[in-house]
Amino acid sequence: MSDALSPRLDPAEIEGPLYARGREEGRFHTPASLVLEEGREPYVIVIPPPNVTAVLHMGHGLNNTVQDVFIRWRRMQGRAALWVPGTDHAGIATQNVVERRLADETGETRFDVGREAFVQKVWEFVEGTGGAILDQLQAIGASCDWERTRFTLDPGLSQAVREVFVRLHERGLIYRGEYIINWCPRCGTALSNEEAEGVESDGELHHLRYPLTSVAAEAARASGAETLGQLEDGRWYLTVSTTRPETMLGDTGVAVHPDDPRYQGLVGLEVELPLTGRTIPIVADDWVDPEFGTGMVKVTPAHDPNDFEIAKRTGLEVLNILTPEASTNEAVPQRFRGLNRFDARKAVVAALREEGLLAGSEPHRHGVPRCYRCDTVVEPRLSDQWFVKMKPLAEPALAASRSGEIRFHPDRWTKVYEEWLENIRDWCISRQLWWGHRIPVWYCRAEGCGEVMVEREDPTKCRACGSAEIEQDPDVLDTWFSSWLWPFSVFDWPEEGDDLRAFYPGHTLVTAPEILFFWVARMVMAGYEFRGKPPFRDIFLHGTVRDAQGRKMSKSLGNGIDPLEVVDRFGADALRYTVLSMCGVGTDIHLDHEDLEAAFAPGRNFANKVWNAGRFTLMSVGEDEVEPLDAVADDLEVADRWILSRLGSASAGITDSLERFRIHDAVDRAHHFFWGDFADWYLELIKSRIRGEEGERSRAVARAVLVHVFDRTLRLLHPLVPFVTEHLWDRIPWPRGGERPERLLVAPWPSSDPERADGAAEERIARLQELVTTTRSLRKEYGVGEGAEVEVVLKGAEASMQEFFRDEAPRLAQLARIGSVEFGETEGRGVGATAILTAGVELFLPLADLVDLEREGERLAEEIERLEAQLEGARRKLSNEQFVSKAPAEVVEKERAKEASFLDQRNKLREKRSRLAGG
RNA sequence: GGGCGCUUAGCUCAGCCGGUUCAGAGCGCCUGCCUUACAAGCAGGAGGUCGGGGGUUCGAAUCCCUCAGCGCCCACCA
Repeated sequence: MSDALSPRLDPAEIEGPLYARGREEGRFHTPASLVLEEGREPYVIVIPPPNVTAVLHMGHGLNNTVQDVFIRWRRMQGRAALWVPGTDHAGIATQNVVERRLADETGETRFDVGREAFVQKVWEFVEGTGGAILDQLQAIGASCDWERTRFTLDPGLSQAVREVFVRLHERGLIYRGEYIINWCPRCGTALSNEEAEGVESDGELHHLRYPLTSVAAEAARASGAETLGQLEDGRWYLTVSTTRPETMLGDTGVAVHPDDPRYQGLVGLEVELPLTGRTIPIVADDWVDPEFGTGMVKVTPAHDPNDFEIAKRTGLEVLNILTPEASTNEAVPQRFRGLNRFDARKAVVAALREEGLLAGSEPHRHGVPRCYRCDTVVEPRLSDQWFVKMKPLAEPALAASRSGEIRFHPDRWTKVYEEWLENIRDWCISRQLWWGHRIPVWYCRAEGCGEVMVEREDPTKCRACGSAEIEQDPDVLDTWFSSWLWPFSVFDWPEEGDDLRAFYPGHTLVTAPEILFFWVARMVMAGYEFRGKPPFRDIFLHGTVRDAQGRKMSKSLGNGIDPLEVVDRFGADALRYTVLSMCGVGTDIHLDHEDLEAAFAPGRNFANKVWNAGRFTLMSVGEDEVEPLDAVADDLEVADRWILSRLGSASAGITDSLERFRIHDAVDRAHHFFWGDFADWYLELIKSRIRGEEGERSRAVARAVLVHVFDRTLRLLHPLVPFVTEHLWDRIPWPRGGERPERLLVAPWPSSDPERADGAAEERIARLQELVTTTRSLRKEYGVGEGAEVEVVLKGAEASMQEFFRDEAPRLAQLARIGSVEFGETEGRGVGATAILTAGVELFLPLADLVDLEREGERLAEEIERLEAQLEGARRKLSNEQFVSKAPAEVVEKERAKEASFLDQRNKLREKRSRLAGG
């Protein structure tokens, strides 16, 4: 120890250099040889790759801190712990950002710039800002293997994407076709079902009247369809309802349920579609719910998925009425053409009203799908797209969770995952974007050929006709089509190299439930499909970081917290500790963005406490040689045996919590052991020994135990607060003869050490603690100054306890300023304060000048009352026949012991009190 | 329409496969301390009929039912 440590931890001073050192020394790098040659057991986490253009926010802070905890812990356990970092090209999101910038800077659109130049611009942008978030992760201590940083558009990963596309196509699981997809008119692309988020909104449900043709009306009346109405001009009509009235311009039919008795006669007849001059047929289809509304539904095959299915079954025409920008096209009557969908809606409603064909409108709350990237209302649209057939992929993924091959933490997500897989729908993977993996499909344009080629390598000519007139599909793939391969594409799959052999399958996935379907489930599917194994065994889903009001943190609300600012002001350890301590099982984390001090002070205080315990340890130990624990084993004192015992259970408890993904539990146990047992008690207990007041040997033993325990404590705390622990650990003197681990980062994780468990020592220290706290409490009660020594008389202490307390006299003096402890009668020692300890020992504090007899009497009375209530409770139980006969014997036994103890304590206090009153 | 989560101290949350003098932690509050590790601290305290109601049980914060409030997810009811 050369440099003196200041009383306050300055994180800024230590964190950067320590991180840099770890990185320079290659501590975060894990080569495959560690597994393949040295036979170390791997432990692998792949990072949920953040959007390449993202900046670090608190959600990342939490997510990556948790991952780092697991990685550091496993690394210390000797595993070949590998954390693969990287970023996602995030197709739509990134393209949007660049498009916006382009608009701001030059007013151009991507079409003005052209595809190639635009993509080039995105690359430039991504290279400029890209990966900034990864640098930011270093500030919170993320010990990723930076040599393995990947990007989902890297050549290697593109290779994987292409291989997967081709393989799935070969298996018949990729197909192209015209279906209704979710279309974002702003982004100009198709979306998957998952990318269209239903947002509850207030809308209107409109009821429209469709007149029957005269032929139909005739037949209808004959069949007695009583829900028909009659217009003023005598025409009969039926009523349909919709929340999107503009789509009626694209209606090609009206459907009823085949078994609906009301409409049996209508099927096959026609109605006049208002505003269009077209007539459309009435068809029967099972999908229609006779209970809903009139039991008749308008059918717009090109703009509604159900209607599309009906049309396929019934042979209705499909009429697209919208442009890609969601404006009405030339398929609609002249006067409605060229309107955006919302204007078209108004116009149609107005026109219908005018013609008396609007039966009414009413407020209607329903889910409106919106683009998850730009929030624009998504339009269901008939479109030619590429899809992945998901059922066959879903089956192994489903079996995996059912068999326990993959496990969710918390477990309740299992059901959510399984239900999604059970109802899985095909995945629309083509996007009409420019930024992403180009679809590896080429079309031959040669006259009369029409060959479609799905290729691993870019072809130069048509495989069928040899023509060079081939064209690649202009679309790119959904971002998630590369993300789902992440757990093996980062290891160079499809190449079967060492990395893949060493590190696949991985172990733990740490992410937020929001992307359970987008990403987690799909990774599992890809894992089975392409590797035959799941990508990880355990899926830890943590909560969302929210503000004090429980709102999600977002840019638009301005309620975010910048982790870098937190690191700056409080330190990375403080940030980590704070979020980890709040990382309850599946609960969200609330942080007040307006009061960072309040939010992060607990973390800062904890790190500072560690710092100061370290200072004390270093100062206590000094420069002299320290003996190894084994060398002092025969001379351990009770406090030593106690703290070693506690250390053992803390190690076991923390390990268990981590294994069970109970992060906050681990933090809690670490906190309790370090702050409560070690700092509050052990350090205080050994102060007199450290000062040499109890002989050289006692000092040597205390120093040895102190160094040992502090070393292990730092190891236990390291995954949580890596910086302060490492800084201190570097300065701990090492016991003579022991081999010092190279770094705390790789120091072996403490075992539970059952041999150190010492019930007797724990019992004794518990007694000592009770004596100390009770004495302190009485002193405080009667205003005995903290400087003043006090005498204590113990009545009824058994011989061994007397001996113990005599031995511990220096400790008692240190902890409660107890000047002397006497044993024996408390009679005749004048006025004082009394308490009964758990073991039935009477504690008497002679305080002649200070104790007010009346007050003492009241205090005792209260105590007696409390004990009587407890006694009463115990007796009530014990006198209950049922309890005694049905409760387990040990529980009854415990209750009896409690009763006896309460009774004993109560009696002693009573006696004391009556004497007090009498004397 | 289904499914899930939450409701415990003034605030944020633990505890919840029933039984440790089970009601806990941090923050806040009150009292006393700048005691040579730490005032970002130490010591002592106040504060909750565990959302309401019902049930199961010898025994319920913990299990079941129900109601209320808050939040989330899924779903093609036009």
